[in-house]
Amino acid sequence: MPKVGMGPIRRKQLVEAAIATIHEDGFGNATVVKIARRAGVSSGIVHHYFTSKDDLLFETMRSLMAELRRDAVERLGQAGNPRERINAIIDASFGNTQFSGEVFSAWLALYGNARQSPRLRRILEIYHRRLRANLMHDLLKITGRQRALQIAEVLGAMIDGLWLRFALLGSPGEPEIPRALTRQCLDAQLR
Amino acid sequence: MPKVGMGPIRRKQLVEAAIATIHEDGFGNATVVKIARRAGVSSGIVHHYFTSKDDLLFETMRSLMAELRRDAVERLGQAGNPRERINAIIDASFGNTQFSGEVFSAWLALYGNARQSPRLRRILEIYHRRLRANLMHDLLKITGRQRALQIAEVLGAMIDGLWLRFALLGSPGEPEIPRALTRQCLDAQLR
DNA sequence: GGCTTTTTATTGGACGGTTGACCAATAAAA
DNA sequence: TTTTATTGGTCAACCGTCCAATAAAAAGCC
Repeated sequence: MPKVGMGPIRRKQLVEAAIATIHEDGFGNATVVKIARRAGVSSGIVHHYFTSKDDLLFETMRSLMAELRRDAVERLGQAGNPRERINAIIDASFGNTQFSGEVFSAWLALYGNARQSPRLRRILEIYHRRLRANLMHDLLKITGRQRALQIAEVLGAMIDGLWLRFALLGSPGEPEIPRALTRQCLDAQLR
Repeated sequence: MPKVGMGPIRRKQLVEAAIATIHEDGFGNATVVKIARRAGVSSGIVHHYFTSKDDLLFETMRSLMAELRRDAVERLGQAGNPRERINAIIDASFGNTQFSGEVFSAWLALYGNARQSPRLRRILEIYHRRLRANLMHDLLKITGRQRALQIAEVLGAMIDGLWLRFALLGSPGEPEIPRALTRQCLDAQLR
């Protein structure tokens, strides 16, 4: 069965299994054995492709942000004017890839551990910096610098806050609701 | 040394020690021994005043919401008109008792574990219900029902989102910044 | 008010169970 | 034959829980 070049495949399997296990058992109860079993491999494989359990969990969290970024880049590529681009960012933040129970649980686990881990905190810093930079890039074409900075702050908080509420209270399906609320908030700010 | 009626004192000590330990070592690394040592008592005392470690952690989380509520009730008591009352809710959400690293870490730990624990999720449901009810009570005196519902949703998300960003990225001191942003957002909505 | 008895608070260690890390053995592909 | 992938079990460390022992205060008693 062993073939050459299994690294990327196994790593992806394990990251996905980690997300699923965190969702089901919680971050604290996600053991190496459980993750490996869910991925359909032996427990020893984890330390063959990751230096430690912490390393696997770190890569798992990093993959969350990578997926969000992929979605945002794709939507931005199809957008035209600044207003469309801002809507693209909003839509991606509540994108279908981000709106599932497993992703909710994993992001929340990241939030819950970021303060005690510089590596995890770094992931969130990069996420926030990117979101702000993306919003500013287009807001500056619509309004002045001072106003743009303020609106970027408000929009960023709206996105994070709505996302947090959906993630915590677990409305499962409808990403269009927070999207509409965020757009409405943007309209109110630009008036 | 043992005196009668130590229950409430020890419980409070242990809850505070739990918050401090979660802040320093993370939720996953907060062991019974560490918490007890920080509280200055033996490890056995934990199971004398709490039925289990989970029970202590649950009470710890509950105390977070209790303190927030105390602050809000006090500020609301001093407020006059509806607009002042809404400002009181905003101020309490970013109140001084809530704006410390230890409280940040503990709330984030609550977020990170609520999805896998019905009891913890309950705490957050109550928090959200109260916040919405408080906001609606005063918004209905300012605007119509449909509009009030929408603004309550927006304000709630703004509060949670701004709080989350401060908690995660760790600006320590200045609660006046998110307060002003939330008020500005309310102004924009009411225009 | 002294003295004993009961109750309450507290300690620190023992125990069973679990975990992450590690490794020798195996097997398939190169 | 060498390299790479994989297994499954071992092991030391740690954790939550439980418990017997201790000590101090409160209550009962004459």
